[in-house]
Amino acid sequence: MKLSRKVPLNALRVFEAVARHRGFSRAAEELGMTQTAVSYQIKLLEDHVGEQLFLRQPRQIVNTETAERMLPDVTRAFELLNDAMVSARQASNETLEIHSSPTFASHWLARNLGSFQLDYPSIAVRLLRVSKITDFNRDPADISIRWGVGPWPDLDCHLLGRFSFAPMLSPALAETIGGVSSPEDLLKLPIIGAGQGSWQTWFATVGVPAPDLSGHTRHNYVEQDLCGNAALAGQGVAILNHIFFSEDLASGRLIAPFNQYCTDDIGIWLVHPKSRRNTPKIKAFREWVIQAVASDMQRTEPKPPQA
Amino acid sequence: MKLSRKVPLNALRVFEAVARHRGFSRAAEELGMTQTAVSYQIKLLEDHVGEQLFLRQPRQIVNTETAERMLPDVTRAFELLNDAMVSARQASNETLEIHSSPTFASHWLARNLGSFQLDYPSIAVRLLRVSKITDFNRDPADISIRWGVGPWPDLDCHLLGRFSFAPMLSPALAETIGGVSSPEDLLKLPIIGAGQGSWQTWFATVGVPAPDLSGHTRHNYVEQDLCGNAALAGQGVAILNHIFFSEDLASGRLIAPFNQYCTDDIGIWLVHPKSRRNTPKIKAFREWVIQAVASDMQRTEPKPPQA
DNA sequence: CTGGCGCCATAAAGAGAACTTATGCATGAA
DNA sequence: TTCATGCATAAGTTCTCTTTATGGCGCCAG
Repeated sequence: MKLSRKVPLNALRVFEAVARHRGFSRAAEELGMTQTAVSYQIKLLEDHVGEQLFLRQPRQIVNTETAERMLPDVTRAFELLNDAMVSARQASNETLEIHSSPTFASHWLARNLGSFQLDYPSIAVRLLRVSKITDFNRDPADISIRWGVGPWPDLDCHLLGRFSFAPMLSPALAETIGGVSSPEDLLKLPIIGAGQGSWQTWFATVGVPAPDLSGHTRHNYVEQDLCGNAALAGQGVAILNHIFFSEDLASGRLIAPFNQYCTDDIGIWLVHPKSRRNTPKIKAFREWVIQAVASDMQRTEPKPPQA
Repeated sequence: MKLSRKVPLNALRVFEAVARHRGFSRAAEELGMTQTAVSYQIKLLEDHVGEQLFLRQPRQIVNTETAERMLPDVTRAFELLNDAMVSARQASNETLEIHSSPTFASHWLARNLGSFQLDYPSIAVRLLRVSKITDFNRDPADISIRWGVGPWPDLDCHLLGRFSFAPMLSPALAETIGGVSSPEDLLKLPIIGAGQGSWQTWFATVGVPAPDLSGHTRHNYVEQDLCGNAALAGQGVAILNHIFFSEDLASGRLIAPFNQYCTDDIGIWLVHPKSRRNTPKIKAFREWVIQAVASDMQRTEPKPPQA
């Protein structure tokens, strides 16, 4: 059954305009439709009500008693609906909820988000560190930032970058074994996040046969920022992205004993539901972050080693 | 405050039901549509708002903040619209505005309307005596009762009856000429409403050659009830419908010296706009009056003379 | 852990409401 | 009278909305 069979909403909207303008043609102009369509809708409503609503007099129409009685409520109702829509639409541009991988949140967004907020002062950002992959059907997120190899189906996916990584550790820890000069030296130290494929990738890149890291189970964090914290605390050597720890390297809190950086097929992606591609706040953030990460990479990313 | 014609009203109604039921399928059932249609409308609304309104979780949906913010206003708005429709529809059954020929109003409705109101106590009748023919485009009438020969185009027309008429006068006036025994005697008296065709019709019926009534311009009323009043006042002889003056005849205030009644092609009609044929109050009155007039005629109408 | 069930999404197709174009008619003004 | 204004009607078109059909996902019971 047609929804408008019960209460003809569109007809009521037309009615409201006609009653205000005292004329079909004028109402039609406001509503952006033809006079004919207005006539049709009014007749429809009159049939529903069972009562004439307007007396058609030359030059203008006159509201009947019934129309006058209905008008205040109808006007008020459409004001409410309008308000609800407007405020919702505004709210939708006001708060941006980002569910980000903890590492990216702590080591990149935390440092760079300020510039986005300066560019878009009207958008309030709510930033959540999430480890579980965001399901837009369950979480009220606008945007998710996640690690992964490739685009996910049914989502708009934008690759922010595949970042260089290399082993890093605290200078103090390096001293305990008299400094680190060869990749094999690392094996004398606790390996943080030993289960990560990047360790194998890195050793392969520097020409060391795949070492057995199965003994290094002590600090097997999944999240890179935890690995980073452990490394900073001198608990071992971790394989970290340069871009996320560039400040720690610059300040000397961490060192990367080998200038041998490499990448793999895991990248950081920005994803959001396809349908919301053009929502202003989403579009604004997407364009900003893609540009900002690219420019950060260009500035700080080390050259990958020659194969 | 102009309401953009892009506000998706039907979607908002669906939204309201979904938010209340916390489920598309349940809302669909209430609205009498399929779950698919609900899904479609919600997506439509979400696109307009630019914001997810419901989180789809297994077994139920959850309103987002945006939805919660919109809900009170939307609910209230639809209450108002509903109220406006209901009260208008009720009002339309509450008051019946009848624009009637003065004669019928005074000499028939005034006597018989009580029985209609007993039958339909919820309908308040507003009865207006109007001489000018009712134009439903200009007057807020529900029903018009008028004299005429035949159906009018574009209107629902119901013939109530073609009534017998004959000359009538007050007994006192008759005495002034020693009683009225032949049709020609009437010409000694002032003729009321001499311009009416019924006089010619009646004289023809009783076999009197069409008399020249052009001298009788004193009481040339158009409305029969005025003619009747003049006749009651003894100002002359009028040609009147039996049905409208049966009580005056019965009480002796008027006499019809000849039992020669006749009719012509002019009748009393009940008319109303075609589109409102089935409006309850109109239907009720129409059926009542047709029946009531018919039964009154059967009871009181004199037999027309043999030609 | 497997199959049934509840609930929502998507695709395709169809119905029918709503809109437009074209035209006519009535009224009041120039 | 003629023109301009404003609404009604008819016919044809557009496109929103709906339904039917199908599939996925998560929960629960056996």
